Amino acid sequence: MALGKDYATQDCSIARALEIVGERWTLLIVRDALYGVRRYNDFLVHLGIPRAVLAARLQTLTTEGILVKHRYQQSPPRDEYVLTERGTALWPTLRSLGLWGREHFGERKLRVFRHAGCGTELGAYGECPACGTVVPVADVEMVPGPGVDPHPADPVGRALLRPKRLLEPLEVEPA
Amino acid sequence: MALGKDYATQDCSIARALEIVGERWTLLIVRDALYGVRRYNDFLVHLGIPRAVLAARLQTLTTEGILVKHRYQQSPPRDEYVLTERGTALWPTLRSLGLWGREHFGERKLRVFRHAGCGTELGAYGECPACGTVVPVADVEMVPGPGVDPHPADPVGRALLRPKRLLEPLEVEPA
DNA sequence: CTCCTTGGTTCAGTGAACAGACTCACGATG
DNA sequence: CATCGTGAGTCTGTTCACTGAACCAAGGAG
Repeated sequence: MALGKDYATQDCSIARALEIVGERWTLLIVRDALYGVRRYNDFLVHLGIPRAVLAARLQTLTTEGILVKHRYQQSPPRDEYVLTERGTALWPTLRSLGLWGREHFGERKLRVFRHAGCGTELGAYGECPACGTVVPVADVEMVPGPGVDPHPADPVGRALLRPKRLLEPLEVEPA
Repeated sequence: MALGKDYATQDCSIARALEIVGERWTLLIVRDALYGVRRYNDFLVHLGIPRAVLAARLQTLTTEGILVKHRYQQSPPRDEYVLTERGTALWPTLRSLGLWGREHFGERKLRVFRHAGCGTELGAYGECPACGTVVPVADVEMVPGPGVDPHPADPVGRALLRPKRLLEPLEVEPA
């Protein structure tokens, strides 16, 4: 959000958190990272974010320890941005935010999250109603819901139509 | 966040939610409302937010059905802003965001949330570990934690030092 | 050598946030 | 009656961040 300066006076964990992930686009980048997006260009086309802002956000998220930059190819040098444990810890927040958005403002169910292996749809707090346990992020399977656009314009959106686990790297076919 | 325009292309409940509560200050206003703050001036002194921004946010939150403006006194006319059910439904999100902030960036525990009557501290998902149920927002008791500033500069901060239930109107002593 | 891809940086324009002064309605005070 | 104080805003000039478009660099591909 613009600047975090003023929140510093707040003496509150929520304000502290918002200083870091409260800026525009930041939580959407974390969401995409949870969905398996890792590369600069994939964030770019999927979010439609200005390049300068994306570069700034990736920089901030990296210095805050939410993403790590990892070179996955030497020549030409290519880096990918991967969530740390601190980053994946935002899953419950994003989950409840998304649930709130759909319940109160969205008509259609766009994505369904299930307990991989068990197949049961997750409850409101990310728990598996069948197993009675909180499902680790890596064991959450994401499948498209009935309301999703079946033909997204961007290749990242198309890649996300295939069922996959959270955090698992996304395979984007070249245009 | 600046404008919600661009998020509209996102086809995602999280983006939808952020269009509404993702702007700077908005979630802090909702947090204060959960804590029992209801009046324009109390939001103002507690948040240190520019007056024009506060007026704009209250307006937005009201038209989005998250707050309702309620006249509690005819002469002089005085209104208060009270959370709707849609607003209180943001509690799990704020709870997990605050937990994330404290675990990863805050050293001290500033506020403790307990199941009123039972006295047990809430778990990560707002449930009562003793009773095994999710605690309704109105049954959450907030008490100051060990790390809180014992002498806040503003009267609202001082009023929040007294244990109270969420949503219960805050009694601010006049300066 | 020239073009293309990836991952950026730079730049000017615009809109939002900021601090502080001003307004307005009403009640209380002298 | 004139003045002061308070709650709830609006107005104004400045600063700052977001935006879109252009530019840059390193390493293949043809």
